[in-house]
Amino acid sequence: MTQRGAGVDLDTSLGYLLKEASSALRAAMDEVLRPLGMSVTHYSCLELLAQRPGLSNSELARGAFVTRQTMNVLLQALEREGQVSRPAEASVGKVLPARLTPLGRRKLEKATAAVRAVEVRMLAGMSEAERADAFRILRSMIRSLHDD
Amino acid sequence: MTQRGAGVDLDTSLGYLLKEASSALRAAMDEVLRPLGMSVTHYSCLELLAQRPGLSNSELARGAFVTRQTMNVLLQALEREGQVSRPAEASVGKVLPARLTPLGRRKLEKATAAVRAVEVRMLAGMSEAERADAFRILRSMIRSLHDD
DNA sequence: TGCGTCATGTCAGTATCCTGACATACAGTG
DNA sequence: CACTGTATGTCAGGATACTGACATGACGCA
Repeated sequence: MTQRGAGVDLDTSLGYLLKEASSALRAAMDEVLRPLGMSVTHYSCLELLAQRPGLSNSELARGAFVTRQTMNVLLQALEREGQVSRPAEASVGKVLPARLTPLGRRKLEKATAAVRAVEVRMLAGMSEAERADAFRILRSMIRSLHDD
Repeated sequence: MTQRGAGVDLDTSLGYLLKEASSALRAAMDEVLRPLGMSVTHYSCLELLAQRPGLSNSELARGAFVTRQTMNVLLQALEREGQVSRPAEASVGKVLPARLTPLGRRKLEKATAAVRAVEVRMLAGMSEAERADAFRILRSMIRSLHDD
């Protein structure tokens, strides 16, 4: 029985716990990325481009869980700094495929190592079975939230 | 063996999945709270005060996973709108215990129902055992991330 | 061919949250 | 008592991400 009839008990709410875990992860990533002059979204963008070269602005936005407007200003900054390159005009439609430059790849290398250390720390003390459970459970939550 | 030696494979990364789940939850909450004129942090603040009356600004900030500066401007706005009340001066130290006003309680009621519906939807299709697993696993991640 | 729908890139304005900084209050220690 | 460390409330400025809006190109369909 919960504390009150209509309440969302914070101490037992999985939603609250999910937010707490996400907040802790974001803080930990911020901490290691800041010395490298990168934000979490900045890193996400570079990592996405490393694994799937040629992604468009909108696709990157969806992959980093921000709006395409937000990703656009970030991409423009990264282009200006020479970490990312995009063709001047689209070969088909309006889609501009983005790619990492050598500079972008170098910046990503250090960031990836730092971020991976954070993920390893987060998973410390969890068995292989628990990690598999976590994967399945999170996937289930995401799917359930996405259908209205 | 992972895709590349030093890579963080997005398709299998629990950190990435955690971010995706959190993003989906936040979006779903935003969607139901917006018609009520509330943000997620706004709701969190009211819910915290309902369950633990007399919480201070700093305590509310920690509970809502924002900085105390952010919570402070929110509290000032909520005070101005008459949803929350704080004493003019502290009885001890600088701590100002906050409380919900009747108006705040009414605003919270509708929001709680909406948010609970989202959480129910998120948990749809999960067994009781899976929910217990999720709780334990998320707690483990949080604990691991918090010790440097 | 023309039309409606959808996705995209981009600009502008706004909301939200953060870091930095300061003054203050309490607790522990010498 | 004075000193140090820690926690609080608050102000100011800047970073980040959002909503709203527009023009454009691709696609399906009549």
